[in-house]
Amino acid sequence: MKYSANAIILDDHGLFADAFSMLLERYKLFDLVKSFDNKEDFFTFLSVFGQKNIIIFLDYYLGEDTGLMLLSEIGRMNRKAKVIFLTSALSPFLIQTLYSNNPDGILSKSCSVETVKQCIEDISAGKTFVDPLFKDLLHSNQSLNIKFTSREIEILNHFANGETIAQTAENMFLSSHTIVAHRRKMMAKADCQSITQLLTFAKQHGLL
Amino acid sequence: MKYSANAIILDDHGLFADAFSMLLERYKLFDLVKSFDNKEDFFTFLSVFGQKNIIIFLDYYLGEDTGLMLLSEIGRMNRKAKVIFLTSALSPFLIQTLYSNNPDGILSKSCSVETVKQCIEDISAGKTFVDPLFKDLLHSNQSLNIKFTSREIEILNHFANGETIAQTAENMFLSSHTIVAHRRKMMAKADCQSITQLLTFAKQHGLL
DNA sequence: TTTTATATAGCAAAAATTTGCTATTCTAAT
DNA sequence: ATTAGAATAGCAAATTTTTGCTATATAAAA
Repeated sequence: MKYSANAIILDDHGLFADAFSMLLERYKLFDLVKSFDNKEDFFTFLSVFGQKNIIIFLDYYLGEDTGLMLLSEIGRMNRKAKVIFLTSALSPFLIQTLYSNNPDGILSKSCSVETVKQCIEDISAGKTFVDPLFKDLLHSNQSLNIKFTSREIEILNHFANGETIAQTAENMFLSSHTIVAHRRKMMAKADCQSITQLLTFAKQHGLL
Repeated sequence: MKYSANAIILDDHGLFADAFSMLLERYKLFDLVKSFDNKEDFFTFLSVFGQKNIIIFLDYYLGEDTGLMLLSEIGRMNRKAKVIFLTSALSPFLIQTLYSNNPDGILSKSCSVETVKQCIEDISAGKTFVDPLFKDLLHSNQSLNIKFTSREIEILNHFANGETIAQTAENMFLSSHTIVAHRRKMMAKADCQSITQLLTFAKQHGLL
């Protein structure tokens, strides 16, 4: 089935962009398929292309930028453009964040070709699409209950830079007991038994 | 031009694996192209396939594992297998580490189709191939004069998953002394005073 | 206004890490 | 054949982290 729309892919991994565009072409899902590995060329094309029907496959991690940062500018350029986020991360925090910004679709890079087809079909019909892989994450009760305070995040960053408790205390002009207290609070919230686990947790949830 | 060899792709992003295998097929570069998104299926296939000519496209980031960690096992299974690392990171240290573990090729995921072809051609002729994008990095003065072994990387991954020394020792069926030794070796190489620093170092240099 | 959450600080014991040593086995390279 | 590097393992001491407690001041929220 072919949809009377055009597809644009933006992914900083040129090889993925090329390969994925080949896949879309192979299944004849669009009138036109264009791929870009940098936002400059992407936006140039978008501005020239005008107000046509477009489905944009937008990678989340784009080196310097994130796909999320480009969403509003895309909207300004083409009111009718549909945007599908592509990401490989399975973090509830990230998915929740993406979801709350109301894209037309969210696809995992680990998804099957069938899922891609379903996604395109749904979006062409005016619906939104969330990869089944992500649906569980969105409705998981674990995803929302935790939040860190700004002070905690600040201290977390010192640890991420390799500082010990004593060093962080010195650098922040605080007692090491205070650092220990904050650290233990975060570890309790995130259910971690070590600073190593906490840092991994933070990285996985996009906090670092 | 078709090479009398078979290609296997291992990438935890199934979509990339599928798309890339389609690209290889499209250009008729191999007799057979197989793609996998998990190491279990990959190794099962490899063991059944026997001692034939194989070129393996191996993603570095594989979720739980890294491609580097699988290198020795691949060698045990098929002496004749050629391995090409695929990575998107531009970290000199990562490339240096990959290079020092003697793969047959290193390709950037941002490379062009032409580069892929050139790589396959060189490797089929018994040469090794390094993506031009990476050659500069290897000879750049900013590249560190250190490298991690595949065993070290494996152990590093356990720490990144939040395991303690004792837990890693148990999971790897090793003495905790051995883990401590590897850990200390990495910390010495990377000039780190704690596992936190080491993990940060590893992340900054694209190893994790 | 009372409660709740946050930031701060402390003590002491238990657990884990880090460091300074040595040493054996195996493999790859010269 | 020898050397060099890598993986393995050990001990002991010094240091750091983690945990189980308590406690106060302040700010925000109900």
